Amino acid sequence: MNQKPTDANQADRAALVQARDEFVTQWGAIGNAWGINRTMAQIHALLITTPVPLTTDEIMEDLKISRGNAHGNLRDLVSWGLVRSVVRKGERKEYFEAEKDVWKMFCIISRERRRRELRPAMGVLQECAERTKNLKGPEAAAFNDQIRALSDFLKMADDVVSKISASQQSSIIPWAMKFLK
Amino acid sequence: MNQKPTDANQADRAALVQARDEFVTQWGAIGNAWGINRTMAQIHALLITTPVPLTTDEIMEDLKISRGNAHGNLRDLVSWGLVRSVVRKGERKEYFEAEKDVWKMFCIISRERRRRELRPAMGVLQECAERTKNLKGPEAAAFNDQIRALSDFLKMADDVVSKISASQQSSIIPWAMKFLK
DNA sequence: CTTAATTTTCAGAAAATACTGAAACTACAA
DNA sequence: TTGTAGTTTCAGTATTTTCTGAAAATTAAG
Repeated sequence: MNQKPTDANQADRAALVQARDEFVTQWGAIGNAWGINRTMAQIHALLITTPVPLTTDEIMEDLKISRGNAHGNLRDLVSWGLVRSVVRKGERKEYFEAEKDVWKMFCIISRERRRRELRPAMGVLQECAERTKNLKGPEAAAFNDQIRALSDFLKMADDVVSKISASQQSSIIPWAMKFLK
Repeated sequence: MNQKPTDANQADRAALVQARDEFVTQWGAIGNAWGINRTMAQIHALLITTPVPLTTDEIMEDLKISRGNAHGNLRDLVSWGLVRSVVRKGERKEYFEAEKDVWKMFCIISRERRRRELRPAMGVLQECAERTKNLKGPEAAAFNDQIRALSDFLKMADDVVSKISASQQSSIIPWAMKFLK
């Protein structure tokens, strides 16, 4: 007479698979809108919602993508630090698992984006400010001021994000919120 | 005998044009790395470092781009609220000028990105959490927890950015920094 | 209404990006 | 050494995004 619960469990398992699929698809679309490779976002979504590490082949099958595609995007995720490869003893296959802690994810992503995107931008501004700081005339002064304002802003943003990520406890943010009216 | 200063001024003007050009080019590349259309970033860079409003034709000439390209990207910038079109009385041509205040730029960009990128993502998570909240089994529970954690995080981020942008004085940030160690 | 200036649209071209699939490579075990 | 399971690379292809240029639409003025 345990037919009912079993049925329910199977129905639930099917519903879960479907929900995960939906999440993976939607997250891919969102990642895309955020300027992130769709497949990379999908693999990430899959890994953060799967209880066990997966192999390249499992990911290929689940997302219906080629080996090269899966491989490359997994490498990128690893290089971001969002995914680790794990090797089980006695097995030759490589498994992949994602960092699931949301706060840690935030720290990783902000550190990497600072390094890959903010820093280069700051460098460009620095260079432009340098090149124009001794030029005469009001236009040159205005240009220099504008560049400097941008530069200062990015520097501050970099600093803020850096400090937030560095503060180990995610609880700092909710706390700081009180001060922001 | 005012030859010297004039020469110097002309040299400076040339250097300024060159510096602005460099800035526009580099900013285009950076925007591109950030997932922003290169031309759009270039037009924006040009407008925030030019003392007077420019016409579509001037932008086309400066950046060596087609009318359609200039037009479309200007419309996009206007729809973001980063650029305004101004009409001079007696003239039929449309001029464009950018918001130059860095703090206001930040507010505009974060408001728009929240609206265009954060909200949709939050909607997807909401939906996924809803669909799985009543499913039985540890896997379903784990999935639901993970989605919920993501959802809560985005909600908080949305809130933080919203409050920061709302606080009119940019001075709040430097002040708040003190508390972040 | 007609003309001329200006803006908008859009089909097709070009460029950039992402993906596939198969071959080459690597590492381990027999 | 040879065979095998698995990983990596990459040339060619497909897809998506961006851009051009010219025609169509709009607007203001005569």
